[in-house]
Amino acid sequence: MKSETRKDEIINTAAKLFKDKGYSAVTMRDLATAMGIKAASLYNHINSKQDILKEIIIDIAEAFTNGMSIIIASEVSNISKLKQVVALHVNITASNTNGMASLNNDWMHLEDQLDYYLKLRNEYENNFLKIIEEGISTAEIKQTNAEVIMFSMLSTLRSLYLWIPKKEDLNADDLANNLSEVLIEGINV
Amino acid sequence: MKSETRKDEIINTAAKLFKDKGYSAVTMRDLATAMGIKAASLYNHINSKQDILKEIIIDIAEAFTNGMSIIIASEVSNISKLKQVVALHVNITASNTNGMASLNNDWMHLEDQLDYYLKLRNEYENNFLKIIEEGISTAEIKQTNAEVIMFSMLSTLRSLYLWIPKKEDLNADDLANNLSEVLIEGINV
DNA sequence: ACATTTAACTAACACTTGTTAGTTTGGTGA
DNA sequence: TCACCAAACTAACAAGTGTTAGTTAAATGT
Repeated sequence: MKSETRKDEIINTAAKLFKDKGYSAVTMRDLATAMGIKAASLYNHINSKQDILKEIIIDIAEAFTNGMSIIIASEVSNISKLKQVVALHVNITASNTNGMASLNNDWMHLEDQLDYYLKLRNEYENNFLKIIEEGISTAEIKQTNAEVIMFSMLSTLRSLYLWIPKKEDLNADDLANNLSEVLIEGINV
Repeated sequence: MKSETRKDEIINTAAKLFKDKGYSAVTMRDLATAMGIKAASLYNHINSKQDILKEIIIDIAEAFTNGMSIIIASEVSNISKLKQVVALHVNITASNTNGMASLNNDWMHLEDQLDYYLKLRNEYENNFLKIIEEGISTAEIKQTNAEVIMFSMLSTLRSLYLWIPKKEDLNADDLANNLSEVLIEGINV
């Protein structure tokens, strides 16, 4: 149970500010004020503004990649896999709503790590699509455009960061079940 | 068929740039370069950077408000109303993808018009929710959490701006029908 | 008691930001 | 031909940007 380092505090505070105004509109002086220190002092803990963004986004992106590879490998129905994907999004988002805002809205401001991020995202979406396509071919899922289904599900799941903080009495399992019902049982045969 | 004014060209070019990098990350010099002129020349046509954002967003927001009030007033089933809402989003988004990006991602950078925008958005969401709740009470829609349904639908519809440009051979009616099927027939009893 | 570490500070830098003022250019209607 | 006008230009501004250098003060480990 290692306690939060000063660097972590800065990154978490930054994520909160980035959520409200976006990466570009938050200055190092804004961040310093929110921390109660001067801008120059931030550099005792972090290398650059860019580096903060990288740390916020890449950690989460890798969590999605890892979660997806476990789901892909599991020997269950494709509908079950989709439910696991929903739960994966709910859990990651619930544990880091602010960071999810940056991942969704500020990924294009990654510089060195942009290609890596896009690679992870593409692989994730390909795996997601493959689950749906297999579900269609095994008649678990209605014969509809697989891309439309993925687009619809992913849009909802990517917006969770806006919605979860409003439900202060959140039960992650309940939400995941509720969402799965709305998102999946509709496509169920 | 009034032709596009220079001001319109600037606003449309700005919307394109805002879509890629966000309002805050686009400078007046970026915009000028994209127009092939110098930054100071922009001010012969527009009042301020802020004003460009306002013109992009408020126009679209009012189009949604107007569309919704027509739907609300129509004497059809609630399911039909939801289908009309889907079509409304598809049509507005297809006719102004770039502007929709600003509306979704940069509304918080509105200054004078922020309150007005939020008022329109709240009214819109209240009307949306009311359709769903009435659909549930008349047993047109499954007995589920109305907010979860709205959240899911609205998330998908708000993400259309990312998706529509990728389908170059887009037929708006087909997409609206496809989406309605995925989004609505799932909730249908 | 002393060396080390952590985390803050002040001061300054080179550059970028949105915007204004005043001027020039090329075309259009009288 | 001449006045007009839209639309570009150059030059400059004050404020704000991320970041570096060098210093100080308090806590910690030996």
